[in-house]
Amino acid sequence: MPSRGELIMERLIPYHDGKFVGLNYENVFHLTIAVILSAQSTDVAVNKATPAFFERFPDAKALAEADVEEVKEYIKSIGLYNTKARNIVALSRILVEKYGGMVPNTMEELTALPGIGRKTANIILSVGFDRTVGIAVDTHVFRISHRTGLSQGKTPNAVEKDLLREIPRKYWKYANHILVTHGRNICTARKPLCTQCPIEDLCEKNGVRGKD
DNA sequence: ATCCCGAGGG
DNA sequence: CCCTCTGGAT
Repeated sequence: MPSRGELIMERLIPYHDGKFVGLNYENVFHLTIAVILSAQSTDVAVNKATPAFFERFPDAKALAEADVEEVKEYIKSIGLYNTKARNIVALSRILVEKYGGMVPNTMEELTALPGIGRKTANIILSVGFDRTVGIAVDTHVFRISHRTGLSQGKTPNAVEKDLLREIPRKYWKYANHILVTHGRNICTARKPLCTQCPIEDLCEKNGVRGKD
């Protein structure tokens, strides 16, 4: 008998666009920067800023030598730009000094870097290195997990722990983007389109919508 | 006013 | 656990 998590995955897969992230990137370093920039922002906003940004700062070496104030200019249109600019430059310096300009590929090394928490590390490992060790829990995954009763965890970490139990491992690599896509298109934070929802019968908050 | 593919600090 | 950082979209 398929688990609830598996049912949800199977129902949503037909709506999946085949990608693992909506962010545009051409290598692991760009992916890393793009994911950092995407915090509390939309992928559309990030994709709009990254072309000019990566032209000016193509790699870790360029960013390690960059002036933080100049970096800010390129990401001003994205939220939280002060912290992000500082973190990106600090992170790039560490990559150059400690990793030869490359992005490390373990959870421990990644989360030790400035600006990279577990969510960002999960994406980098899974999408950038094909080393899926968890499921990235962002605002969409968090919200949908609660609404569907997959988890009642109060923190992203607690929710991830539940998801790893509820969702079979073969879906892990796709899980984040499948849920994000559903969260953006149907199960939105405000006024979710429940009548168009392919998993409405599996949802615990059928119809009525409060906070989550 | 509220939310967006969060992280870090208190 | 809570708060703050932030512009842009809705």
